[in-house]
Amino acid sequence: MESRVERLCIERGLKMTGQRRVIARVLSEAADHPDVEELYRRASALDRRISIATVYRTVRLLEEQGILARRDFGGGRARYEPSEHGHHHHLIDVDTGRVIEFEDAEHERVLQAIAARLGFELVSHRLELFGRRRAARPGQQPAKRAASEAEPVTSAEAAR
Amino acid sequence: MESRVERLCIERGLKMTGQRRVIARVLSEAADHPDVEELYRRASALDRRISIATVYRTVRLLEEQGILARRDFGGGRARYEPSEHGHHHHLIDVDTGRVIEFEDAEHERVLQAIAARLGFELVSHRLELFGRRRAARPGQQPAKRAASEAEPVTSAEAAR
DNA sequence: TTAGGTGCAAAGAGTTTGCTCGTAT
DNA sequence: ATACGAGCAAACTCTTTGCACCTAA
Repeated sequence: MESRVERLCIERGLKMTGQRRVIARVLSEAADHPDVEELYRRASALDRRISIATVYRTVRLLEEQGILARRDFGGGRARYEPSEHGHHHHLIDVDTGRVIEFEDAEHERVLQAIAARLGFELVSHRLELFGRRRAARPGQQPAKRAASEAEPVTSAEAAR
Repeated sequence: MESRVERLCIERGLKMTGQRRVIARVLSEAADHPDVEELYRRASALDRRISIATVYRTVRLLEEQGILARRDFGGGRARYEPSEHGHHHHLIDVDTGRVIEFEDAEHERVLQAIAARLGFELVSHRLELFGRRRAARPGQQPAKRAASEAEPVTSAEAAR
């Protein structure tokens, strides 16, 4: 079966190698925002003969083709998500590193207005919120870092 | 003469070496958002015996002290600006690379609301607009200053 | 005097690339 | 058959660090 991303590659006439197919599948199945190393890990699990250089080359290619969107949540590494995923922004939980997506029409309107006020036409924008889960009632512990596939963004910063 | 940033360093009890004084001065006089290499260039022009390692160490120190704010406008390099500069965001002119600063109270409010809606307390956020200067066509009134009491705190910067 | 800063070069982390071999079309 | 992709390691860019020496307080 053909993954969503693979289909897009074929539509654009890209040569589909075994490696590319695997990476396309990993991307199609990703519900998060993996970085290259994570993609490499997942792809390797499916097919050992994939090098990280190929992952780098593939994400770059897919980004150029508009199939993938590169994100930068700080921490120095680029992270990716399929771009037909729709317009949205990210809220990063500063305690767990988990990323929550959202969109907000009013916010978009405000940005348009701001750009206009400054004499510009808005081409694109980037918005990231960093937040902490609101401490609900006492007795409730701040969410543990779910064993889900939330990404370990935090562990990256050894800080100092 | 004591530069603004130097004064802040002294207030925090930092040892003021010659190099640090020069870097503090360069930062105080910067009206833009220089990266480390640019800071190094400017500092070297004032005093040749400064190494880029010292610039890196100094900006990190000042950032930890809350004196400097690190920005990431993409492109892989960190850029800096004094942090008592006030809360504001950046609009990057996609044609020239110039950075314009602005702030907007309504926008802040909207962000608070979004975070709250998702069950989070807003810790910080990052917003960058990418825009293109509007061809000012005579006769056409660019949308009246929508919600614009917060006067455009514009201040340009040299393109890269 | 001495805790801490500096220069230099080497090390790291993330990403790209030259070269040779392999394979989808 | 051949144009393009893959693997590997070296190269690159930005940033940090180990070490011997220096200096502000």
